[in-house]
Amino acid sequence: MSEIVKERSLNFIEEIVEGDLKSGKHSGRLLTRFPPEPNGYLHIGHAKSICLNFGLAQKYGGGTNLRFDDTNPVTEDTEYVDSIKNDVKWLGFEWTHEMYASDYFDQLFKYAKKLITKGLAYVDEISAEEMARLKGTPNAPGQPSPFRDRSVEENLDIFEGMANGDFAEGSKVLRAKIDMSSSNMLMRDPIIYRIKFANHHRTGNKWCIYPMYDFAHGQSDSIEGITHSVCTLEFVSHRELYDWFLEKLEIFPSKQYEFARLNLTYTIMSKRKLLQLVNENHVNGWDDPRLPTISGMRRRGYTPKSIVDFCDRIGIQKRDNLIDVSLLEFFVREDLNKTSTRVMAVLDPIKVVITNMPDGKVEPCILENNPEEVESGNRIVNFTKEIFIESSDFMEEPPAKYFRLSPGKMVRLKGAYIIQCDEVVKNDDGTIKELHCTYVENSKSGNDESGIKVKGVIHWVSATEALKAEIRIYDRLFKVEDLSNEEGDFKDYINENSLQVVEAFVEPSLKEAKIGNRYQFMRNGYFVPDLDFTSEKLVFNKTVGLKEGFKVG
RNA sequence: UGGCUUAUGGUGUAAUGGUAACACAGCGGUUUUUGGUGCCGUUAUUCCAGGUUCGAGCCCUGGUAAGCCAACCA
Repeated sequence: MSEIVKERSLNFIEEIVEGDLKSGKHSGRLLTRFPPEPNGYLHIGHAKSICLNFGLAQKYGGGTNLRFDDTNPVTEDTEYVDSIKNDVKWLGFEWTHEMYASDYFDQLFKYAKKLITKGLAYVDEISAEEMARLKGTPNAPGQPSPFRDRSVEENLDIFEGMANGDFAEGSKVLRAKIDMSSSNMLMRDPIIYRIKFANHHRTGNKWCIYPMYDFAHGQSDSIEGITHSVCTLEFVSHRELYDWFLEKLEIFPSKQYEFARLNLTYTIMSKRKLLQLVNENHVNGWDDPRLPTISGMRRRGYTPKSIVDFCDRIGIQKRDNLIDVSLLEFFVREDLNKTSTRVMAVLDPIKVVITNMPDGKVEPCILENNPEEVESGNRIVNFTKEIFIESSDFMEEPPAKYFRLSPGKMVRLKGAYIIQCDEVVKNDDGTIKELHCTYVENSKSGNDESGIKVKGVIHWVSATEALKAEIRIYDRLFKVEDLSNEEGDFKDYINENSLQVVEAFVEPSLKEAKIGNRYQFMRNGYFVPDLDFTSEKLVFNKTVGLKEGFKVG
């Protein structure tokens, strides 16, 4: 009896690819590309695109180029190039070729002249305002510029002059000559080259004219022989132009397909807005763990696997979507539950004194490193007369079904003994100073002869052996689920309590923690050493909490 | 007063003319020396109106709603 494995259904792009492969288009060749502009850091939305493009190539035996869409020198920088390469690699993907749109500036310049020669492009020199006015609106057709019918020779001559730096920035542009009354605004003689006296991160000062996106992207695809050029939905109306250029230029006909970008609840995915948060110090840099950037998520403790699994699950579609961040959290918990080392840490301590334990006595206890993975072994944690427990694990007047510690009641200390609370010692102001408890000597974990059954098990650390650590706890960056529904400035909705820093006590083994290690602080959540971690100053980030079954209050 | 794109539980994704399913979230139970994990169960879905068909979430027509398009950004 063979097991029936239900084949996962194809998304619409996979269907197109399979169709093309089946029909022998491009002789069965498949080449995709991931084309970031190096003007910001990658975010989880880019991860969706990366997984799609690289995933297609992996699945169907093709390749994927990493191509930097660097046609606007004023916003682009090598810092971004480096971060992007690092993030793609960290996610686990390898590109076929590393390319830059700027590698094609010479070719693109020739293409522009070819268009001019064919009478399909002209130099315009009306003002930007005038050009906008003549463009019309989606409801009204545009009007031709007075410069629309210059001769080929004159256009060629002035365009060369533009490239030579003969004209001021903004004084002239090269436009494609298409149709000023098209219902597609992009076909109303789009600008294809503009003058910018700016230093480019790769070509330096070689050029003072730069192609626009529409005159670079499709041609770059074509030059590289990209078979399937996948982009997001806002480019749907660009497709007509994309096809027009490749057809008029008579070059390899790459095809563009569009899918919906990812939106996540309680955050933003716009590079422009992310840049604003970084520049205006609402967060601490592009890798702030509260940000949905790949570098932020990495610092926060997300694993590549959790991100890839998430992207796989959300699918590829053409409708706008807003995905609940809890789905992302599910995948990171799923991964971390299987792989993270269990340790004990007390984030909000109360002291407990074990009154029937001799001063200075140290009782080694054996704790499992990871119950989900037996081979991970055990470690020793010392139990001492004075310990800390979580303040939420004690209540003087407990509600019903409270399984933790309260006056006269017993709990199990994880991996150690059962204790009973005998006395609550208070400060002058009425707050709790410490708890006096007795431990049941024959109740040690693994060797329990007490016969006592307790419902609650709590974590603890030795007050004499525990280490201090700084713990950074993150909450959602924005107060509202769907920013697109809100009026006004998105920054009005920032959650000002999204970062909480607490001083905690952690078990001594954490002194040896290394960046990249992942821990479960038992009954608390998943934590990782922050980039600021040193063995002198322990700093941990909370990745995500455990699911909570019982909530007090 | 245009063009393009899209509409399936709370969220996301399937079902490719033949019993509307899966995951997350929620709720309940069970196991458990993590109120975690695991396991079991459960609530809830085809935008509207017509039409074609033995049969429509799927095809057709007409509505409605949402998103995108008037940057020398990508």
